[in-house]
Amino acid sequence: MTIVEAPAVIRIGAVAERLGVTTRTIRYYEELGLLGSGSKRSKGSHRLYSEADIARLQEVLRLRNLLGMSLEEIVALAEFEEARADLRAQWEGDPSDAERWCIVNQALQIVERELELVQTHQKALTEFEGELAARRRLIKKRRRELAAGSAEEAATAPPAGA
Amino acid sequence: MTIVEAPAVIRIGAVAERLGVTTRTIRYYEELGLLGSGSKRSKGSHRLYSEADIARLQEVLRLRNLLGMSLEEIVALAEFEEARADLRAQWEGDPSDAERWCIVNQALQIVERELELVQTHQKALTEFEGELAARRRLIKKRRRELAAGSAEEAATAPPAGA
DNA sequence: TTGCTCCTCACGTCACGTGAGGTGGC
DNA sequence: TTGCTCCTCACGTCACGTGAGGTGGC
Repeated sequence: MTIVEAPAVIRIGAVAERLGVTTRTIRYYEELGLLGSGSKRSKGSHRLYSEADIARLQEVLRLRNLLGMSLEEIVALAEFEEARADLRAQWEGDPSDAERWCIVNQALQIVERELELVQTHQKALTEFEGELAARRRLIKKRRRELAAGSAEEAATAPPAGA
Repeated sequence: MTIVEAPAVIRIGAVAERLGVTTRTIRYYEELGLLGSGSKRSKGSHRLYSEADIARLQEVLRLRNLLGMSLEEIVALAEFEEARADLRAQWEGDPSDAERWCIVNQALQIVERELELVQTHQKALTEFEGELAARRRLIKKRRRELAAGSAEEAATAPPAGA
Protein backbone atom coordinates (compact mmCIF):
# COMPACT_ATOMS: atom_id res chain seq x y z
CA MET A 1 0.00 0.00 0.00
CA THR A 2 2.31 2.71 1.22
CA ILE A 3 5.32 0.74 0.04
CA VAL A 4 7.76 3.03 -1.76
CA GLU A 5 8.80 2.00 -5.28
CA ALA A 6 12.34 0.72 -5.55
CA PRO A 7 14.17 3.90 -6.74
CA ALA A 8 15.53 2.25 -9.91
CA VAL A 9 19.23 2.96 -9.57
CA ILE A 10 20.98 4.21 -12.69
CA ARG A 11 24.71 4.72 -13.21
CA ILE A 12 26.34 7.99 -14.18
CA GLY A 13 27.15 6.99 -17.77
CA ALA A 14 23.51 6.19 -18.58
CA VAL A 15 22.34 9.40 -16.90
CA ALA A 16 24.84 11.46 -18.91
CA GLU A 17 23.74 9.86 -22.17
CA ARG A 18 20.05 10.43 -21.42
CA LEU A 19 20.60 14.11 -20.67
CA GLY A 20 23.14 14.76 -23.41
CA VAL A 21 26.06 15.76 -21.18
CA THR A 22 29.34 14.17 -20.11
CA THR A 23 29.95 12.42 -16.81
CA ARG A 24 32.37 15.22 -15.96
CA THR A 25 29.54 17.72 -15.96
CA ILE A 26 27.51 15.63 -13.51
CA ARG A 27 30.48 15.19 -11.17
CA TYR A 28 31.20 18.90 -11.34
CA TYR A 29 27.61 19.77 -10.41
CA GLU A 30 27.82 17.35 -7.49
CA GLU A 31 31.06 19.01 -6.41
CA LEU A 32 29.24 22.36 -6.32
CA GLY A 33 26.51 20.83 -4.14
CA LEU A 34 23.83 21.02 -6.82
CA LEU A 35 22.69 17.41 -6.44
CA GLY A 36 21.09 17.47 -3.02
CA SER A 37 23.93 15.75 -1.12
CA GLY A 38 21.98 12.48 -1.40
CA SER A 39 23.24 8.90 -1.39
CA LYS A 40 26.11 9.20 1.18
CA ARG A 41 28.37 7.32 -1.17
CA SER A 42 31.49 5.72 0.32
CA LYS A 43 34.59 7.19 -1.32
CA GLY A 44 35.60 5.37 -4.49
CA SER A 45 32.32 3.53 -4.99
CA HIS A 46 29.98 4.09 -7.93
CA ARG A 47 27.47 6.95 -8.05
CA LEU A 48 23.86 5.82 -8.38
CA TYR A 49 20.92 7.97 -9.42
CA SER A 50 17.14 7.70 -9.07
CA GLU A 51 14.59 9.16 -11.48
CA ALA A 52 14.12 12.02 -9.01
CA ASP A 53 17.85 12.79 -9.15
CA ILE A 54 17.69 12.84 -12.94
CA ALA A 55 14.73 15.23 -12.94
CA ARG A 56 16.65 17.50 -10.59
CA LEU A 57 19.70 17.39 -12.84
CA GLN A 58 17.60 18.15 -15.87
CA GLU A 59 16.19 21.22 -14.19
CA VAL A 60 19.70 22.48 -13.46
CA LEU A 61 20.65 21.93 -17.09
CA ARG A 62 17.60 23.81 -18.30
CA LEU A 63 18.22 26.73 -15.96
CA ARG A 64 21.71 26.90 -17.43
CA ASN A 65 21.18 26.10 -21.11
CA LEU A 66 17.74 27.61 -21.71
CA LEU A 67 17.76 30.52 -19.26
CA GLY A 68 21.50 31.24 -19.25
CA MET A 69 21.86 31.21 -15.47
CA SER A 70 25.37 30.86 -14.02
CA LEU A 71 26.03 27.87 -11.78
CA GLU A 72 26.57 30.32 -8.94
CA GLU A 73 23.02 31.62 -9.36
CA ILE A 74 21.66 28.09 -9.57
CA VAL A 75 23.51 27.16 -6.40
CA ALA A 76 21.84 30.11 -4.67
CA LEU A 77 18.43 28.89 -5.85
CA ALA A 78 19.28 25.37 -4.72
CA GLU A 79 20.17 26.59 -1.25
CA PHE A 80 16.76 28.18 -1.03
CA GLU A 81 15.19 24.90 -2.05
CA GLU A 82 17.36 22.94 0.32
CA ALA A 83 16.21 25.12 3.19
CA ARG A 84 12.74 24.30 1.97
CA ALA A 85 13.53 20.57 1.98
CA ASP A 86 14.95 20.81 5.48
CA LEU A 87 11.78 22.45 6.66
CA ARG A 88 9.72 19.88 4.82
CA ALA A 89 11.19 17.26 7.14
CA GLN A 90 9.56 19.18 9.98
CA TRP A 91 6.43 19.38 7.87
CA GLU A 92 5.67 15.74 8.60
CA GLY A 93 6.63 15.84 12.27
CA ASP A 94 5.72 19.16 13.78
CA PRO A 95 3.86 21.39 11.33
CA SER A 96 3.48 24.86 12.79
CA ASP A 97 1.16 26.44 10.27
CA ALA A 98 3.04 29.71 10.23
CA GLU A 99 6.20 27.94 9.05
CA ARG A 100 4.30 25.96 6.43
CA TRP A 101 2.79 29.14 5.11
CA CYS A 102 6.23 30.66 4.83
CA ILE A 103 7.66 27.64 3.00
CA VAL A 104 4.84 27.48 0.47
CA ASN A 105 5.15 31.17 -0.30
CA GLN A 106 8.90 30.92 -0.86
CA ALA A 107 8.41 27.97 -3.21
CA LEU A 108 5.85 29.99 -5.12
CA GLN A 109 8.22 32.91 -5.48
CA ILE A 110 10.97 30.72 -6.92
CA VAL A 111 8.71 29.11 -9.51
CA GLU A 112 7.28 32.46 -10.53
CA ARG A 113 10.74 33.92 -10.94
CA GLU A 114 11.69 31.02 -13.20
CA LEU A 115 8.50 31.49 -15.21
CA GLU A 116 9.37 35.16 -15.68
CA LEU A 117 12.79 34.25 -17.04
CA VAL A 118 11.26 31.70 -19.40
CA GLN A 119 8.91 34.33 -20.78
CA THR A 120 11.70 36.87 -21.20
CA HIS A 121 13.66 34.36 -23.27
CA GLN A 122 10.62 33.40 -25.30
CA LYS A 123 10.08 37.04 -26.19
CA ALA A 124 13.70 37.49 -27.23
CA LEU A 125 13.55 34.34 -29.34
CA THR A 126 10.36 35.46 -31.05
CA GLU A 127 11.94 38.80 -31.89
CA PHE A 128 14.99 37.06 -33.33
CA GLU A 129 12.74 34.73 -35.30
CA GLY A 130 10.95 37.73 -36.79
CA GLU A 131 14.19 39.27 -38.02
CA LEU A 132 15.40 36.00 -39.47
CA ALA A 133 12.09 35.50 -41.28
CA ALA A 134 12.38 39.00 -42.75
CA ARG A 135 15.86 38.19 -43.98
CA ARG A 136 14.63 34.98 -45.51
CA ARG A 137 11.90 36.85 -47.41
CA LEU A 138 14.49 39.27 -48.77
CA ILE A 139 16.74 36.47 -49.95
CA LYS A 140 13.85 34.65 -51.61
CA LYS A 141 12.83 37.84 -53.37
CA ARG A 142 16.35 38.26 -54.73
CA ARG A 143 16.32 34.67 -55.89
CA ARG A 144 13.05 35.20 -57.75
CA GLU A 145 14.45 38.33 -59.40
CA LEU A 146 17.55 36.45 -60.39
CA ALA A 147 15.54 33.65 -61.94
CA ALA A 148 13.32 36.12 -63.84
CA GLY A 149 16.29 38.25 -64.95
CA SER A 150 18.28 35.38 -66.35
CA ALA A 151 15.15 34.09 -68.11
CA GLU A 152 14.57 37.35 -69.95
CA GLU A 153 18.22 38.24 -70.62
CA ALA A 154 19.05 35.00 -72.30
CA ALA A 155 17.69 31.61 -73.16
CA THR A 156 19.67 29.99 -70.30
CA ALA A 157 17.54 28.75 -67.43
CA PRO A 158 18.72 29.42 -63.86
CA PRO A 159 21.39 26.84 -63.05
CA ALA A 160 19.62 24.13 -61.15
CA GLY A 161 22.50 21.95 -59.96
CA ALA A 162 25.80 22.18 -58.05
CA MET B 1 20.18 60.99 -53.98
CA THR B 2 22.44 57.99 -53.81
CA ILE B 3 24.61 59.64 -51.17
CA VAL B 4 25.45 57.21 -48.37
CA GLU B 5 24.51 58.27 -44.81
CA ALA B 6 27.47 59.15 -42.62
CA PRO B 7 28.01 55.87 -40.72
CA ALA B 8 27.54 57.47 -37.30
CA VAL B 9 30.66 56.33 -35.51
CA ILE B 10 30.19 54.99 -31.97
CA ARG B 11 32.89 54.09 -29.46
CA ILE B 12 33.30 50.70 -27.85
CA GLY B 13 32.03 51.72 -24.42
CA ALA B 14 28.69 52.95 -25.76
CA VAL B 15 28.31 49.84 -27.91
CA ALA B 16 29.00 47.60 -24.92
CA GLU B 17 26.43 49.41 -22.79
CA ARG B 18 23.77 49.25 -25.50
CA LEU B 19 24.23 45.50 -25.96
CA GLY B 20 24.68 44.67 -22.28
CA VAL B 21 28.20 43.26 -22.51
CA THR B 22 31.68 44.43 -21.51
CA THR B 23 34.24 45.97 -23.81
CA ARG B 24 36.38 42.91 -23.25
CA THR B 25 33.77 40.74 -24.95
CA ILE B 26 33.73 42.95 -28.02
CA ARG B 27 37.53 42.99 -28.25
CA TYR B 28 37.61 39.21 -27.85
CA TYR B 29 35.12 38.73 -30.67
CA GLU B 30 37.20 41.00 -32.87
CA GLU B 31 40.27 38.94 -31.98
CA LEU B 32 38.44 35.83 -33.20
CA GLY B 33 37.62 37.56 -36.47
CA LEU B 34 33.89 37.78 -35.80
CA LEU B 35 33.60 41.48 -36.63
CA GLY B 36 34.26 41.45 -40.35
CA SER B 37 37.81 42.83 -40.24
CA GLY B 38 36.41 46.30 -41.04
CA SER B 39 37.90 49.72 -40.27
CA LYS B 40 41.63 48.94 -40.70
CA ARG B 41 42.36 50.65 -37.42
CA SER B 42 45.93 51.85 -36.83
CA LYS B 43 47.37 50.09 -33.79
CA GLY B 44 46.62 51.90 -30.56
CA SER B 45 43.86 54.12 -31.91
CA HIS B 46 40.22 53.93 -30.83
CA ARG B 47 37.81 51.39 -32.24
CA LEU B 48 34.76 52.92 -33.96
CA TYR B 49 31.54 51.15 -34.87
CA SER B 50 28.69 51.83 -37.27
CA GLU B 51 25.08 50.76 -36.75
CA ALA B 52 25.74 47.90 -39.16
CA ASP B 53 28.63 46.71 -36.96
CA ILE B 54 26.34 46.82 -33.94
CA ALA B 55 23.66 44.80 -35.70
CA ARG B 56 26.29 42.23 -36.62
CA LEU B 57 27.53 42.07 -33.04
CA GLN B 58 24.00 41.66 -31.74
CA GLU B 59 23.46 38.71 -34.03
CA VAL B 60 26.60 37.04 -32.70
CA LEU B 61 25.38 37.62 -29.15
CA ARG B 62 21.99 36.13 -29.94
CA LEU B 63 23.48 33.08 -31.63
CA ARG B 64 25.50 32.57 -28.47
CA ASN B 65 23.07 33.53 -25.68
CA LEU B 66 19.76 32.47 -27.17
CA LEU B 67 20.80 29.50 -29.29
CA GLY B 68 23.78 28.33 -27.21
CA MET B 69 26.21 28.18 -30.12
CA SER B 70 29.94 28.10 -29.34
CA LEU B 71 32.08 30.90 -30.71
CA GLU B 72 33.84 28.31 -32.84
CA GLU B 73 30.56 27.44 -34.53
CA ILE B 74 29.74 31.11 -35.00
CA VAL B 75 33.15 31.70 -36.54
CA ALA B 76 32.41 28.91 -39.01
CA LEU B 77 29.11 30.58 -39.93
CA ALA B 78 30.88 33.92 -40.25
CA GLU B 79 33.42 32.47 -42.65
CA PHE B 80 30.54 31.31 -44.83
CA GLU B 81 29.07 34.78 -44.76
CA GLU B 82 32.42 36.39 -45.40
CA ALA B 83 32.85 34.26 -48.49
CA ARG B 84 29.42 35.53 -49.41
CA ALA B 85 30.50 39.13 -48.84
CA ASP B 86 33.62 38.58 -50.94
CA LEU B 87 31.50 37.28 -53.76
CA ARG B 88 29.07 40.13 -53.31
CA ALA B 89 31.89 42.49 -54.31
CA GLN B 90 31.94 40.68 -57.63
CA TRP B 91 28.16 40.93 -57.66
CA GLU B 92 28.37 44.60 -58.54
CA GLY B 93 31.22 44.28 -60.99
CA ASP B 94 30.97 41.05 -62.89
CA PRO B 95 27.81 39.14 -62.00
CA SER B 96 27.92 35.72 -63.59
CA ASP B 97 24.43 34.49 -62.88
CA ALA B 98 25.56 31.03 -61.89
CA GLU B 99 27.65 32.45 -59.07
CA ARG B 100 24.87 34.73 -57.91
CA TRP B 101 22.51 31.82 -57.79
CA CYS B 102 24.98 29.90 -55.68
CA ILE B 103 25.46 32.78 -53.24
CA VAL B 104 21.75 33.35 -52.75
CA ASN B 105 21.14 29.69 -52.09
CA GLN B 106 23.90 29.52 -49.50
CA ALA B 107 22.54 32.57 -47.71
CA LEU B 108 19.13 30.95 -47.67
CA GLN B 109 20.54 27.78 -46.15
CA ILE B 110 22.20 29.68 -43.32
CA VAL B 111 19.09 31.63 -42.41
CA GLU B 112 16.96 28.51 -42.51
CA ARG B 113 19.39 26.66 -40.26
CA GLU B 114 19.21 29.51 -37.75
CA LEU B 115 15.42 29.48 -37.90
CA GLU B 116 15.44 25.75 -37.16
CA LEU B 117 17.57 26.31 -34.09
CA VAL B 118 15.28 29.10 -32.90
CA GLN B 119 12.29 26.82 -33.19
CA THR B 120 14.03 23.98 -31.35
CA HIS B 121 14.75 26.31 -28.45
CA GLN B 122 11.23 27.69 -28.46
CA LYS B 123 9.88 24.17 -28.16
CA ALA B 124 12.20 23.35 -25.27
CA LEU B 125 11.25 26.56 -23.50
CA THR B 126 7.54 25.88 -23.93
CA GLU B 127 7.99 22.42 -22.47
CA PHE B 128 9.86 23.84 -19.50
CA GLU B 129 7.19 26.48 -19.06
CA GLY B 130 4.52 23.78 -18.95
CA GLU B 131 6.30 21.92 -16.17
CA LEU B 132 6.84 25.09 -14.18
CA ALA B 133 3.19 26.04 -14.56
CA ALA B 134 2.17 22.59 -13.29
CA ARG B 135 4.41 23.03 -10.27
CA ARG B 136 2.92 26.42 -9.62
CA ARG B 137 -0.59 24.94 -9.65
CA LEU B 138 0.48 22.30 -7.14
CA ILE B 139 1.97 24.86 -4.80
CA LYS B 140 -1.10 27.06 -5.00
CA LYS B 141 -3.31 24.08 -4.25
CA ARG B 142 -1.27 23.34 -1.13
CA ARG B 143 -1.53 26.93 -0.09
CA ARG B 144 -5.30 26.85 -0.41
CA GLU B 145 -5.48 23.66 1.65
CA LEU B 146 -3.27 25.22 4.27
CA ALA B 147 -5.48 28.28 4.51
CA ALA B 148 -8.64 26.17 4.74
CA GLY B 149 -7.09 23.79 7.29
CA SER B 150 -5.96 26.46 9.66
CA ALA B 151 -9.33 28.18 9.35
CA GLU B 152 -11.24 25.08 10.43
CA GLU B 153 -8.77 23.80 13.03
CA ALA B 154 -8.64 27.01 14.98
CA ALA B 155 -9.85 30.56 15.01
CA THR B 156 -6.46 31.84 13.82
CA ALA B 157 -6.44 33.21 10.30
CA PRO B 158 -3.58 32.23 7.98
CA PRO B 159 -0.66 34.45 8.84
CA ALA B 160 -0.75 37.20 6.27
CA GLY B 161 2.49 39.02 6.92
CA ALA B 162 6.24 38.33 7.02
C1' DT C 1 39.36 -14.22 -16.09
C1' DT C 2 38.25 -10.58 -19.43
C1' DG C 3 36.11 -6.29 -20.82
C1' DC C 4 33.55 -2.53 -19.57
C1' DT C 5 32.32 1.25 -16.85
C1' DC C 6 33.37 3.44 -13.05
C1' DC C 7 36.73 6.06 -9.77
C1' DT C 8 40.09 10.10 -8.39
C1' DC C 9 43.59 13.43 -9.36
C1' DA C 10 45.20 16.98 -12.25
C1' DC C 11 46.35 19.72 -16.10
C1' DG C 12 44.22 22.02 -20.42
C1' DT C 13 40.79 25.03 -22.66
C1' DC C 14 37.11 28.27 -23.81
C1' DA C 15 35.09 32.69 -23.01
C1' DC C 16 35.69 36.04 -21.02
C1' DG C 17 36.89 39.13 -15.97
C1' DT C 18 40.04 42.09 -13.98
C1' DG C 19 43.59 44.84 -12.94
C1' DA C 20 48.37 47.35 -14.39
C1' DG C 21 50.34 50.90 -16.77
C1' DG C 22 49.96 54.13 -20.42
C1' DT C 23 48.01 57.18 -24.39
C1' DG C 24 44.44 60.19 -26.87
C1' DG C 25 40.39 63.28 -27.67
C1' DC C 26 36.33 66.90 -25.72
C1' DT D 1 45.46 71.34 -18.16
C1' DT D 2 42.25 67.98 -16.13
C1' DG D 3 39.17 64.01 -16.39
C1' DC D 4 37.35 60.50 -19.00
C1' DT D 5 37.45 56.80 -22.06
C1' DC D 6 40.20 54.34 -24.66
C1' DC D 7 44.49 51.25 -25.57
C1' DT D 8 47.55 46.82 -24.96
C1' DC D 9 49.48 43.13 -22.29
C1' DA D 10 48.76 39.55 -19.13
C1' DC D 11 47.23 36.81 -15.39
C1' DG D 12 42.77 34.96 -13.10
C1' DT D 13 38.37 32.42 -13.29
C1' DC D 14 34.32 29.66 -14.52
C1' DA D 15 32.60 25.49 -16.50
C1' DC D 16 33.83 22.04 -17.92
C1' DG D 17 37.31 18.64 -21.54
C1' DT D 18 40.66 15.29 -21.51
C1' DG D 19 43.85 12.09 -20.45
C1' DA D 20 46.65 9.13 -16.64
C1' DG D 21 46.52 5.47 -13.73
C1' DG D 22 43.80 2.43 -11.05
C1' DT D 23 39.59 -0.22 -9.00
C1' DG D 24 34.91 -2.67 -9.08
C1' DG D 25 30.79 -5.25 -10.74
C1' DC D 26 28.08 -8.44 -14.73
